[in-house]
Amino acid sequence: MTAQRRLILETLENTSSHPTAEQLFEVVRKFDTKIHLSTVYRTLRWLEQEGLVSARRFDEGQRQERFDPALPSEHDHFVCKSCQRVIEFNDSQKQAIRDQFEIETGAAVETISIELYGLCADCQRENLDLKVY
Amino acid sequence: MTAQRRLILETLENTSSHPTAEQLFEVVRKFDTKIHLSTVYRTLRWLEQEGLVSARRFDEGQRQERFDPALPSEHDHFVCKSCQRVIEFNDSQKQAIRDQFEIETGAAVETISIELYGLCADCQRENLDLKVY
DNA sequence: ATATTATTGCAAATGATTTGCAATAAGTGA
DNA sequence: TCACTTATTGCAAATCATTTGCAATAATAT
Repeated sequence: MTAQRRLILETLENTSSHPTAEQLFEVVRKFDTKIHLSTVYRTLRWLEQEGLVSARRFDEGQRQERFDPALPSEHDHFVCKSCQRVIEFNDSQKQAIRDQFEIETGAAVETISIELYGLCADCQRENLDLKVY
Repeated sequence: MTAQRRLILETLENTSSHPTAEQLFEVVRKFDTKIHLSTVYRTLRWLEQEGLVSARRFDEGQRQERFDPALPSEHDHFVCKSCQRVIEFNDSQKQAIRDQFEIETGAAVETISIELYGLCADCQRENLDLKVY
């Protein structure tokens, strides 16, 4: 465990919104001016292998991967199209979806991911405000 | 509508498995030896804007986008981790998932995507065969 | 403290996708 | 049908996200 790794992991843990490697880099470089983007990537990949971080690529707009401290269990994501924030939730019907698909097709499902896209409550309000003036 | 565009669209329509731009390119170049990969990309983007094609980036392994003739309605995907094949299906509980999330958070959900990852029936059999001898 | 091993910073490589531009092909009106 | 305006192509080079090789540096074990 080096200072850089500690810094990156801590920063990620204190960041609520599934940052990209670059966003994370912009934050950590404030504390360690010499740190390099490739160190951020390398550390994230390492944390991923250790099971401490998970990387995902959402389907709207940006093509960068987004990183997030891995939760113990599978969970679902809502991505706001306007502010890009991610809200995690846990849908209770996942098991049923999986079972039904397995029965119908004979496949063996290993993971299931539900992603919602739209406007979060805040951005909806904001859009409204903009229209009002 | 040029010959190239027609060829690309037709090929995509006759392709069952959500090809990447490059895979599509490998097929179309057999019929038009001069065609360039950038034409494939440009045509796919154009078709996408016209609503005839949809592009998605799945979460396992490959980082390329995969293209598929747009179906009229939202549908769900199973991606086989071994052969990369995509099986489309339509889960009936999507509306319920969306409603529940909207009520809980106040967000306005626009799209919802369910993705399953695992081994398709064929690849499961194949894995078994390999283990047996 | 020194030797061994792992990690960093940097630059350059890679892979996917996009873009500028001159050459070519489509579509249009006389 | 022919000249003309506009759109599309092929190609090369640019861009963007991510990875890698390598020499310098920092950690860890002896």
